[in-house]
Amino acid sequence: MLTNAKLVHQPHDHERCIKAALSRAKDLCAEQNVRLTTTRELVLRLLWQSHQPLGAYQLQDQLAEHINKPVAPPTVYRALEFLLRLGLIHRIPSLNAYIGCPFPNNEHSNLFMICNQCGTAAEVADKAVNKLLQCVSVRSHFTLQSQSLELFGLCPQCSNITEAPGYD
Amino acid sequence: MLTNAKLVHQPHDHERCIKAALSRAKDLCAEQNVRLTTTRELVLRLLWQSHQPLGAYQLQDQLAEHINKPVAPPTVYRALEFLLRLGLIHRIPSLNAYIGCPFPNNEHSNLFMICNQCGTAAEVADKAVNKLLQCVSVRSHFTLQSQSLELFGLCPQCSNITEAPGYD
DNA sequence: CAAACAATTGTTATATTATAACACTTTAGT
DNA sequence: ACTAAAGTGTTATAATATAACAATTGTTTG
Repeated sequence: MLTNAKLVHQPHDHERCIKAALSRAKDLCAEQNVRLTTTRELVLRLLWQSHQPLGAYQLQDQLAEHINKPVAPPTVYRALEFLLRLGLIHRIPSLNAYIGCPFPNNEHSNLFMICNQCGTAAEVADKAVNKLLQCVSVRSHFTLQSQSLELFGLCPQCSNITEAPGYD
Repeated sequence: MLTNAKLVHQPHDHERCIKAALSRAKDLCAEQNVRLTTTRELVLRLLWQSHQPLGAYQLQDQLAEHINKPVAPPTVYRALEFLLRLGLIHRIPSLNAYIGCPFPNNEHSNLFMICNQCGTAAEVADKAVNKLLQCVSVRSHFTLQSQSLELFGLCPQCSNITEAPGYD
């Protein structure tokens, strides 16, 4: 099971997450011979500033602040489109929000565990899940092409707080 | 595996689907002592007119036609909210669309197989899937509360058409 | 039956998310 | 430097969803 869950749900050196993501992005862009322009890189960086998915208009605000001039929606959406195409980020449909992908270019589950409390989203790539879904599809004579799996609940931290006994 | 896939992806007596859905809805409402008003019933009926998920504004149009007077969005959204609360319908986030639930009140996967070609969506409830996802959650110390699983691809019919050899 | 309360619906306005269309600018290759 | 392609700016608008409050209907109870 490939996952960033441990990392996401614990205090950690987040600078490393950001650096790693940018480094992966640069490699991928070089490899594919496409350009990671300033805006695109900034959007990716913003998406990696936390492990919470961000909406396009949150990104718009933050982007505008960073470059110190107004930014129009298409600018944001174009950057998002580019990053999505490369698999560097995901869109989480039920949140209308976007998040950095911790292991791009990895045949994977596209499975998120989203905390209802704190909003963090960890990604999981699990072969068993993929296999089972493929199996379910085959049984239904359905040709599986892509998937979007969202689990909602409480992350480890928020679970502990919620379940902790005796605060009275 | 509980599923309406076979039905959805084949010609069938669709009147039975509608009748069964309405009957289930009435029972459930009686049981829960809530009112299946005209609007709510109509929206449910519209959602069962096909096995394709419908958007709120498609529903608005169809509803307006049926009752022969304009309908405002809140009317539609309220009916949808009611039906969602009772578990009689689902929202499919990646499509911003709604669809009737073939087995409400059933602890189930909330798993859809959505055809990229014809747009039909079949629901599947599979214990193995649920168990595995629960297991993945536990391994990540994540307290699973709900889920939304969307598989995209080609339904049996559209698969056949696409793969059919020798139309030349 | 009528008053009182709760649930539902109507209505208007507006928030939020996303895209279309076209002009302009930058970049890479020649 | 010239050109074609890729990227960005700008304006407008589409599509989805909700807030707020008034009006109505349904239910209960005195």
